Amino acid sequence: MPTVKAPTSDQLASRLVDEAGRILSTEGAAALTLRRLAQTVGISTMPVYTLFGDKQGLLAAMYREGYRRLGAAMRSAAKGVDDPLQALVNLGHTYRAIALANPHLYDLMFGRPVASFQPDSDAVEVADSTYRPLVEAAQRCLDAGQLTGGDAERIAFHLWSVSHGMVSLELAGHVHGDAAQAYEEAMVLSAAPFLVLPTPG
Amino acid sequence: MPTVKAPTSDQLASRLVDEAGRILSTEGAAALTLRRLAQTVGISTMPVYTLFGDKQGLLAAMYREGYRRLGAAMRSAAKGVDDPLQALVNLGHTYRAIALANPHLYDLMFGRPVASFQPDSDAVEVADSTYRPLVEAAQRCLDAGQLTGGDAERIAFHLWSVSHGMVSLELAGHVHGDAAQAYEEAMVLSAAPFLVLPTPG
DNA sequence: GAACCTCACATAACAACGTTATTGATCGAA
DNA sequence: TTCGATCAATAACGTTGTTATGTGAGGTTC
Repeated sequence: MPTVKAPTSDQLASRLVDEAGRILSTEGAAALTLRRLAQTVGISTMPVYTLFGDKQGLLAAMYREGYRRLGAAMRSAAKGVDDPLQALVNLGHTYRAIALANPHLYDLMFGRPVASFQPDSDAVEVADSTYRPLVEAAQRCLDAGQLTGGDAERIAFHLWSVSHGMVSLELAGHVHGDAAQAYEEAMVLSAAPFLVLPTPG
Repeated sequence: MPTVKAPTSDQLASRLVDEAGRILSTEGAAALTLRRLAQTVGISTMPVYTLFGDKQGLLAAMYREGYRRLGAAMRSAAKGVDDPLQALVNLGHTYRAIALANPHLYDLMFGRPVASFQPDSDAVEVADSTYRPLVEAAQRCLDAGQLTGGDAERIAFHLWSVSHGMVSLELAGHVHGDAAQAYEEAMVLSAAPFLVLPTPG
C-alpha cells in the first residue's frame, strides 16, 4: 500500500520503471525479477518495496508509463496531418508499430502476461484516454464528410478493436503471410462501413 | 523432451490436464503450481515430469486441449443450422462465450499469460485449424449469395480478428457499458463490407 | 550543540516455486 | 524366482517474491 514517495525519490522511481521496461521488452517477463532489476540499477531490492510496495506496484507503474508513451506517440502521429483520413491511417500504423516494438510491454498493457497482475480502475481509465486522438481524428473525418453512419466514439472504438485484434493475433503467431498487408486490409475493412464514396464527376 | 507415455498413463495425463485447466480457469495463473496440482490429484510432482517433461509441457498439452474443445464447440455451433448467415452469428457468439467462461485458458491460448510459454509451430497449426468452421460457414454464405467481395478464407479471418479483438479488450476491462451489445455491433460491422443487401421487391 | 526520532536502505532470512538427484517399490521377462 | 527396468515418492538445490533485522544519515527538539 505504498503512496508515492518524496519528490527526491522520483528520479529513482522513473529509473526503475525505465529499466524494468527495458528488461521486459528485450528479454521477456521471465527475466524481470526484482533482484535482476536491483542489480542492474545498482541498489538492493528494498527500494522497490518502499517506492512501489511490491512487484505488482512496479508493474502498475510500468502499465501507466506504457500508456503514457503510447498516448504521446498517438498524439504526435495525428498532429499536423491535414487530411483527417490520413491521420486515421497514421494512428493505425503507429499503434501496430509500437506494439511490435515492445511486445511484452504491450502484453502487460493489453493482457495479463505476468501472473495475476490486474491494473486498478484508475489505471484502466488513464489507459482508455490513450485512444482519445483516435476519437478526435474520427470526428474530423465526420466533419469533413469523409466518414458517416455513426458517432466518432463508436467509430473510433471499432477501429481500435480491429487494430488490437490484428496486432494481438500477429503477436501470438496466428497471422501468416504478409502481416503488414493483412493489417492494412483489416484497417480498410474496419473503416469500410463508414466510408463515404467520392461523388462521381 | 518427453514423448507421450504408455497408453495406460493416458488417463492420468488427461486427468492432470483437466484439473490444471480447472485451476487455471477458476483461480488464475498464479494458483497453477505443480505442487498444488499434484496435491489436488493426489500424487507427487514427479509424474508431471515423466508425462510432460516439465511445466511448459503441461501448458502445451493444456493449449492443445483448449483448442480441441474450442474447435469442437465451434463445429457444433454451426452444425445443423440452415441459414449460413445464422451459422456465422452462432460461431461468433460461441467464440465469445467460451472465452468469457475460461478467461485464463483463453489467455494461455491467445496470449502468453504464463512467463515465457511459447507453443511450438505444430500447436499453432492445430490452433489455426480451429477456425475452419468459420471458413466453411463463410463459404456457405458466399455460395448462398449472402456475402460477396472476398474469398471465404479472407472473410473468415477478418471476422475472427474482430471477434478476438473485442473479446480481448473486454477481458482486459476496456469495454464499458453493455459488452454483449458492443460485441454484437462489432460482428455486424465486421461483416458489413461483405454483406449483400436483399434485393428490393 | 547533543540526544533523539524517523526513515530509507543493505543484509539476511523465510516460504514457495520449478526442477533434479536419490531411493524405494512394482511389474514384466528370462 | 530372479533380474532389470521403470516410475513415483522423498528430499534437496537454486531462485523467486517478500519480510524481518540491523544501520546509518538527516532533520527535530530540548
